[in-house]
Amino acid sequence: MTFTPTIRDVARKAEVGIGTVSRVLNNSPSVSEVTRQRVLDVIEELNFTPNPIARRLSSGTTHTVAIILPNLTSPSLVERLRGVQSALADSDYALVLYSAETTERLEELFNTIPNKANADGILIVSIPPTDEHLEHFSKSGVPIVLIDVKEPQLDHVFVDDTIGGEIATQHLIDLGHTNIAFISDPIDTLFSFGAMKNRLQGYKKALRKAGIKFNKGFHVEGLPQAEIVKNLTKDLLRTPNAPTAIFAASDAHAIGVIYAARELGIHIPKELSVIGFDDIRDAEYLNLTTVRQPLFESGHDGIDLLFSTMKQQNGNKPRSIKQDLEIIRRGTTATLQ
Amino acid sequence: MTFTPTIRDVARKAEVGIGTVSRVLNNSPSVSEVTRQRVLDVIEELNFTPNPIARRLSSGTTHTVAIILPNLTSPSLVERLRGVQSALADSDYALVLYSAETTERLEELFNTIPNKANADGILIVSIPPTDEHLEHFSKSGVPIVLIDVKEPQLDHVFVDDTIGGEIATQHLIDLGHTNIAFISDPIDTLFSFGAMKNRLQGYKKALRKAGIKFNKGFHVEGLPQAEIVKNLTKDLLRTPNAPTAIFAASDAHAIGVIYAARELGIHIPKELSVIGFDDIRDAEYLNLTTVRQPLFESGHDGIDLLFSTMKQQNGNKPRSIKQDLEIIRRGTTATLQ
DNA sequence: AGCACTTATGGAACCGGTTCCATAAAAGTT
DNA sequence: AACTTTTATGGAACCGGTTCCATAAGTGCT
Repeated sequence: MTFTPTIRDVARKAEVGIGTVSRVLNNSPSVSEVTRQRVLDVIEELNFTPNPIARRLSSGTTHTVAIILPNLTSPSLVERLRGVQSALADSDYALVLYSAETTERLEELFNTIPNKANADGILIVSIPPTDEHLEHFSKSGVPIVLIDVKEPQLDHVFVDDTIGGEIATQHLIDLGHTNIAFISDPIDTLFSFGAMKNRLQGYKKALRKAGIKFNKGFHVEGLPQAEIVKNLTKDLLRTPNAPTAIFAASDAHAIGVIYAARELGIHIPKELSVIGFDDIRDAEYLNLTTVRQPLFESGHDGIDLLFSTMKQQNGNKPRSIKQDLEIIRRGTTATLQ
Repeated sequence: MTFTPTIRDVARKAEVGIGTVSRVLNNSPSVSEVTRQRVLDVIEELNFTPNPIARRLSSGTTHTVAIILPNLTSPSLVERLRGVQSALADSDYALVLYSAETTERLEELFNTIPNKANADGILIVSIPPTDEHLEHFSKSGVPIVLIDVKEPQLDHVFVDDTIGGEIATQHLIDLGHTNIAFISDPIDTLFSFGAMKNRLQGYKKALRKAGIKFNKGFHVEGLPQAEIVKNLTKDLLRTPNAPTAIFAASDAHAIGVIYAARELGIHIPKELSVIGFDDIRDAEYLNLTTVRQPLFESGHDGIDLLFSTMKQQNGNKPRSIKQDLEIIRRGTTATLQ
């Protein structure tokens, strides 16, 4: 239907060899100015664009980065994806997106994507690989960077979630609170990632340091959907001796908490302090106090790490980038009345 | 470093021809059961996986769908992307993601991506192509589907934004409002897409029908970022004879409006009614009345349209899917006191 | 038995680039 | 002038699949 010229057509018309055309395409210095111009003219005339697939096959490089993330629902994941996308826009690498909504799909992706023929590099976000996966990854020979996972065997970008949990809780303690609840993702399910567990550890650690006894009933687990969290929080706030402060393990959880309080007519921050985690976009206009982690930047850093590994041929020892956490004080936390 | 077997290695080891191996790989019926099993055994033994790039080159198909969207910031775009991603997860097509944050980048993408060698099909979301683009698209011979753009020359999925604007405004009129403002993206910039313009038309139409004069000062333009819209809205609400109802052209705009009202101590919906557009995730927990458009579904429908076009070799006439709009009454609109 | 028709199979040619080796022409050296 | 070195260039071989044509073996029919 449409005629697509090849490098051979260009060569014929410009009366040069195919090697010369290829050299012009790749800016090889060993082409005379006259020839180069002639070839360029023909390329222009035929409206020729090199077939990327043929290029990939012969050069053995895909010019592609794959990213695997658990879903596109969580704002924090989307924010990381934005960072990756933005870092990649300057390069001429394409981004192939895979979302692993189920365990089976994840298994499938982990088994098929890491393959030199598929991508030159892979980013895996917020999914801790098993030892089996790690072995397979290493066999594949494809550079892989983990984001939001601390795994010493691979390059990774991470934050210290234990400290994050600790400073969040400490912030509430500093405000005079002692009845502090913690709402997080279900911990200890297959899909749950270490971050939640570590934030819980930090929470417990801060309590311990302050001499506050950990109250099992004050740890509530549920997926970060407003409706779910809202109901869990309502139950929690209706108990006698309800908490005066809540540490939400993500801003998404915090949103549910805020709406629960609103529906119960409980004033934030006068009657209830709430601190979140992430500092997603919504946090700002919700005026939510939170522990900020650099989401967008994590995408950038991941690409940096990946590219630097892709450039050096042989695998050096894994590197890691630790990102800083910071409390952003806004309007949802206040001293205990 | 890592030995990657090819189809020829498999052929040698199984003592068959390469053609036979290829036939086994592609489930061709004309391979005897004995041979098939022998080949499969060797494939297993060598841990052979066919190189997708080689396959693409020789078969002339990329097994890839590209999606081009204006950004990953807008929740409605992300929701559409989710729909696409989900529809694609069942197929064995990979999704390549391009975000066109600037006009130059968009131009670059529109010129390079539509190429048979790049993708078997392309989805373009919320970006109206120019006539030049359309011509180039058609020359490329790649099936293209537009989402959220009404363009008769191409397959597309769309909603009637004029009607959307009309029913939103009518809803406010029905509640007794006559001082109704409209907040939207800047209209008539290069990047703005027709949707906003049409919602404005619908807004005007509803006013006209109700015999309300269009007040230029009541049409406010700004990008849908909470901070920007908040300030614009504050200015608007401080004017004498301020509106008693606001039609926000997107839920993202509506969020800014809600926060402006909150800061000014204006009660929603008692003193101010607000209706949004889109029904993004946040709308539910903000209890925002809005015009729902099927965002996630638009991604699904786009893929359906694309696949059906990809299957039939020759371009029939462009088809379109019109999605329905629906008012979701929640808590931010009420009768005029 | 002889002939036509299936059924399996091998492998060359091909997809459209890149790379590398061979070679011709130009420039530099003594 | 003879020889070495450098610079440009052509094109075969290659990347790893798919496709198609040729051919061998098997089956059925008269």
